[in-house]
Amino acid sequence: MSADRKSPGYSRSTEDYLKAIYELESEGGPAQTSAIADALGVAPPSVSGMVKRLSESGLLEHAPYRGVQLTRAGRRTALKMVRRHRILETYLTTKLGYDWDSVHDEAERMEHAVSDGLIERMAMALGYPRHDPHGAPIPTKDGEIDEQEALVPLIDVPVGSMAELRMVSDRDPELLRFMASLGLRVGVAFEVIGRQPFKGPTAIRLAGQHAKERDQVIGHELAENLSCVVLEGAVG
Amino acid sequence: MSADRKSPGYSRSTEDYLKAIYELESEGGPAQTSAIADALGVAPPSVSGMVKRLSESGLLEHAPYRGVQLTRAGRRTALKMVRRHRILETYLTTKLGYDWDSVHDEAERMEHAVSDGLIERMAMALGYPRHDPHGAPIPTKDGEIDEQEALVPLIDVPVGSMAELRMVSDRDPELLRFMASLGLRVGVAFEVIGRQPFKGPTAIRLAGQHAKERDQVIGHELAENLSCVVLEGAVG
DNA sequence: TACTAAATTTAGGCGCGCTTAACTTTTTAG
DNA sequence: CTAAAAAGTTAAGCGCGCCTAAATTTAGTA
Ligand SMILES: [Mn+2]
Ligand SMILES: [Mn+2]
Ligand SMILES: [Mn+2]
Ligand SMILES: [Mn+2]
Repeated sequence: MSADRKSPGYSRSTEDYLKAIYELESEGGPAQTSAIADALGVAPPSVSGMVKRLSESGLLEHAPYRGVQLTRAGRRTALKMVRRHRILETYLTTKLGYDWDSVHDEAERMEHAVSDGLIERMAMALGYPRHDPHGAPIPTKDGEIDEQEALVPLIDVPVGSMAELRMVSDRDPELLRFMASLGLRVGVAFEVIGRQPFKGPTAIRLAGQHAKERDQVIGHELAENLSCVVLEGAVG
Repeated sequence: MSADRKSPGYSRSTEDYLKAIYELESEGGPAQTSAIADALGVAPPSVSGMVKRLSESGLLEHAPYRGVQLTRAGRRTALKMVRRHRILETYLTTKLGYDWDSVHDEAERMEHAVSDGLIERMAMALGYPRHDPHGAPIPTKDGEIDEQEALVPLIDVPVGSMAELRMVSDRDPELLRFMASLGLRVGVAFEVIGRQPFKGPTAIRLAGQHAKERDQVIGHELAENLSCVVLEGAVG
């Protein structure tokens, strides 16, 4: 019963840098300075400075002018923050009536203020959920995270296929509100019934819906953000 | 629907200073530098420096060498923090199974990270409680706080009186755990059946308890911390 | 290969919130 | 009333995390 001190007790900035770097790394290759700056809304020199401190603390390794990679310790902390963030988002929507478009900002602040114990109590109250409200997998307490089965952005799902919406970015509340207004939620199944070229819209038909809301036209930018699993069939 | 930005967005330190000063002021007179330093666990010169910044921001007034007083704006923010702290403590005990001795530290950090909206959702989920788990009154959203009816520390409750425990400091987890082990909770009624002089213990008899746990002997320091209301009777 | 554009790092600086050491003011005791 | 003790402030300095401007490195193109 002693693992509950906020361990070394990193600052909010440190935790956010590690989490952002983790997410950038999981898109392949080392995280670059400007991408980190972009993700955190700071200027590139701020990142250079912070990267120096973090690598001196052994949380990441820096190949100058090339990018940055988390060490084992850095990844451990990053995954802890990802778990916190996603448990918090799930708790707020499930237990306190938040909409899925408004939980991100709240979680972004709270993740740095709560104890391990509170996160575990929330997880228990939720029945140890595997996914957050946007479909993202929740790492376990020990830092294990489900490999995503091959998810495909809606723009790449072939016309004629059946697919299911599995995940969407939680970063744009406007987009999430719009999705909700279309009846698009994680878990919904649909058929891709058409797509126009030149970044045109994708047309889908939702499974098990009333006639009025069954067919939807999804713009290109939105379709890029919808991660789906293809269920069957394909047309070249 | 626009009053939800964390208003001017004060820092954690600022919010803790204002809250501590509010609590010191409510014990009468202006808050003194060393008392503030003591409450926050910082050195006195740190307080001098912070007091300068806070008075330049219009949150308090400083009479050099005399002490500080909250302005209207300072008091408003302080009461907001007190509300947050007490709602959080109540939520954690009621909804997440925390014991009353472990909520303070968690609330002390979370109070700076949550939004107004989350506090109101918690308050609603709790049915707008008037008191926190330690018996302290919870200010309303508009900053109204119940005047405490005259509370008396147990050491001043006359032998022979009936009294009820109404409030206890939330700052010492050890003390709270010990109280729980004696069956002493907010709301419990008892008769004062004896008291020894020279800072000796006070003996009480709890109402409606089984024989074995009915009579308790309370040491002087603990008795100082128990705020009671006297119900009837008095013996010089 | 040579030059340019883009990305990154270095230099210099700022506010916050904290420290210790030294100095000043106020309070208390004799 | 005066001298010592206590309380408070000022001075100097530090790490964090951010900024802009300037220098450097890398990548891309003619
Ligand atoms: Mn999120
Ligand atoms: Mn965050
Ligand atoms: Mn408390
Ligand atoms: Mn606090």
